Amino acid sequence: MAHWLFKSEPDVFGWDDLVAKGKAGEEWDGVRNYQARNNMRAMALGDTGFFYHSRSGLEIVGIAEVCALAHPDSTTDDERWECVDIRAVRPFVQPVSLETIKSDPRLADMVLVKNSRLSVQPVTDAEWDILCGMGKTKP
DNA sequence: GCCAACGTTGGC
DNA sequence: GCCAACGTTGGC
Repeated sequence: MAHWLFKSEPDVFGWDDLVAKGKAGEEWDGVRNYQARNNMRAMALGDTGFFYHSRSGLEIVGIAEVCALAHPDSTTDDERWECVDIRAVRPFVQPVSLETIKSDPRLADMVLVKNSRLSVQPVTDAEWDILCGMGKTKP
């Protein structure tokens, strides 16, 4: 299973909103970036990803999982854009801030650090394990 | 709220 | 196919 990271502004759609959606999850629509779309196309059912609060918060707050494969984005007629559905799995006991991530040399190559503008990004197995440890949450 | 960094668009 | 102009994102 591959690992990912989903970014969202908590003022628009935060972790609590995803939790409120329950098992059905939420269509991760509105992505209008090819790299992010390609990442979603590559996702498998059951793949897990961190849920990160951008703009305000700036921390990983929980783990989500892919519950629907890439399909046309219902918010547009433009057939270029696709998205997956994700649902909340469990929160981080201890949220991990961007500051903490940046200060750890083992995480220096994370896309989050290198390309802060990509909203859906891959996470390596090593990064996944380190961050789950920091979050005091099982992978 | 500002602005740097990045991605996209469109004229040439 | 280059690149200037523009729009958006997200850290600060």
